[in-house]
Amino acid sequence: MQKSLRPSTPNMARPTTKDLARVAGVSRATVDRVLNGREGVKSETVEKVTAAIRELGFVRNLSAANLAKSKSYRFIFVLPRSGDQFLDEILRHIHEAGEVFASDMIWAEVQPIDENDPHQIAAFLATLSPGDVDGVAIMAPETPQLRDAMTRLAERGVCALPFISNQALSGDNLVGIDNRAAGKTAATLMGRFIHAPRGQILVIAESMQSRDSLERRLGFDQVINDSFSHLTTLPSLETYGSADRAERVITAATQRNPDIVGVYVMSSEARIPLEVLEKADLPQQIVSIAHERTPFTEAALRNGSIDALITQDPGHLVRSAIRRLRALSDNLTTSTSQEKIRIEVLIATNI
Amino acid sequence: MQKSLRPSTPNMARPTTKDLARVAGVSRATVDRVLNGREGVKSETVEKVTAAIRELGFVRNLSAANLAKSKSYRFIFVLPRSGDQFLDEILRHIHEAGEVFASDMIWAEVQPIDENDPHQIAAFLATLSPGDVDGVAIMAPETPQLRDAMTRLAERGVCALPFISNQALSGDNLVGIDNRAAGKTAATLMGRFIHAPRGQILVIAESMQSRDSLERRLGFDQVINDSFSHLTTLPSLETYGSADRAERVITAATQRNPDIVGVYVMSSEARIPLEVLEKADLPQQIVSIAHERTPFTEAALRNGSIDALITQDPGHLVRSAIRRLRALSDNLTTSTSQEKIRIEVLIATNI
DNA sequence: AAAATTTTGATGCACGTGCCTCAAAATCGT
DNA sequence: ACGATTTTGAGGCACGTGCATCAAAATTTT
Repeated sequence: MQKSLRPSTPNMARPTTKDLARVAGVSRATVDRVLNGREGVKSETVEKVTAAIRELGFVRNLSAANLAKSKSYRFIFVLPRSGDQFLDEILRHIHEAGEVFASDMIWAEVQPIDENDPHQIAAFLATLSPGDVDGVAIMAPETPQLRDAMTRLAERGVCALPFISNQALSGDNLVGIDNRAAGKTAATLMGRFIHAPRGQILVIAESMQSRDSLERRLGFDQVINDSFSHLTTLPSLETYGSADRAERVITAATQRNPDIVGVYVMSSEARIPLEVLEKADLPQQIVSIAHERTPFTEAALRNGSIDALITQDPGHLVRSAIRRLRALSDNLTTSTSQEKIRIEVLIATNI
Repeated sequence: MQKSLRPSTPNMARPTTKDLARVAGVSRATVDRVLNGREGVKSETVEKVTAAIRELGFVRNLSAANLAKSKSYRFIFVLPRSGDQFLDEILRHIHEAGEVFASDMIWAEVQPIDENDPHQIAAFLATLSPGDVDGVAIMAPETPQLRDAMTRLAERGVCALPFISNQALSGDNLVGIDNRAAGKTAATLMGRFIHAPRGQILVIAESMQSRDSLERRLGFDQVINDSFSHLTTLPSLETYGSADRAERVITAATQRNPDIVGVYVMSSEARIPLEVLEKADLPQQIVSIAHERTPFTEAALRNGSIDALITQDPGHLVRSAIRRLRALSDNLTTSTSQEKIRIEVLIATNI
């Protein structure tokens, strides 16, 4: 096996297009035509050049290329306005990442949108052209309009990347986690953490209209039913982001079901339901699992009112999206499988 | 709060050193002297230039700078020879990452060493000079010799980065996880997964001489003692990488202790101990937790013979180390807190 | 064979920065 | 006021690639 990843001779300088031209026996102009896929080159000649590329192990110097094109990357994160704590973290990391990536000529900015207005999103995407923007990371529910708009964007040469949420795993291009697997993970921990011989599990979501919640619920139920049949899952309670409604539905549910042994909060904003549950005096040894790391959930994990968190790291998400967009921009197909976002399990000891 | 991370005017080109010179009212030569910290510039003038930098929000174009210097990064991973599956994964990812980073003028190579010979390591490090190498990621036990060698490397201008293993978290520069926290996490899962009213936990390591194992054991015991006092931990069994010895000590331990309800395999090579345990007919509902994701542990997780894995992602480790080395090389202090390696918890549903 | 067309070569500028040289200007010490 | 020294300016080449132009050569069509 090859240990070294540089040219075999230690101090051999990296081959340039000039070397390519020499070895292939053509001019630098022709090398340029081949490298950048321009028309009007005999297939024979193309073959000579590609052979030289292989022979020398030529890799285009991206810095020089970008400099020559005075190319800079401009990426837009299209995010929902609604400012929950998880989104705040995402925003913060976009800001921070921006500073780091600036010296690589990468600009990242944020476009807030109303995630429930597909037309508005589509309209915004329609305004983008390759001149302005090199790539877009979109966090919004998958709708036909959005899918169309993204396809047309791609046709116009602007990369579009599903980001975090609510998108089918189209072409495994998504930067985010598999929510079904996340739900399964939550269920496995729930099942194994609960020592009671039987009982019920409360499931709370912001809204079951979101694909995230649906998939998490699906995975959660599957594992509970298959592997922990002594437990039953209650119907999802929806808070719609309202503290009042949350209080109403949750207290109603807790009174209706005296045997609750676990709580699973699926929405990324766990504060409201957990504060309500705090007030309702449930048995102490109830197991509760929530999603996403926010100042609130982190504190809750530390003080023991949450037993586990299923999370995705906001910083990784942001940086990964930016790198992916850059790779897409450069047509680097290599790094497809790279940078997979992991479903993280946080407990009090590894926060 | 600032949403946009590019200059306020949309299509404003990025300021160059020429712009700096104009705004500061000095020549480009002087700007160059300031930017690169050369001698012989009046402090007054320096102030004028830095003011202009702030005013324009100037960020040095790294691509252009590297091109001008025809700088390429050469990084060396100093790794133990002993080829367990985890190390194989690391090697594979170094290889893969190499291809991706090549277009950024980054070369990564591997130097195998005998991890138990501090003099050999120190001797190797002493041969490196800034001309040859820009940075080294070192996976080896922390010894006075090694620490000295690393300090001297840094003095000569070669960045040195503790990698994964066996190093105190010096200046939080380590690329790797906090092994104490990893042990705590294992213990928490172990404690909560075990439903038996009491019992003993088998702890297996390759060698307790390694700092990794010591720290994991420390964290593990702490949590078991503090939070799960109905469980007791047995003394660490050491396999020294030998299947024979593993079989001997493990069977002896299982016969001596009939109440084993859990197994914690601390070493990164879990295959040998787990195969031995497979043969010993222990009660089926025993909970077993191991470290690191390898083809073997992954399969074991899937078929249920392992209940949880505490891991660190090899790909992230490698890429993170490379990026850190690059940042160190460029004196980018910004990204210090970035790229923290997470303690991952893998169960059958989120592999 | 001549004309039309395709394919290739030669050459040069540009990108933004690092680094060099040499002279000009400013400042200092006496 | 003089020379010595420090500080600054002006200018140019280099890095590797993209892109453009125009002419030369090779190939095809008529």
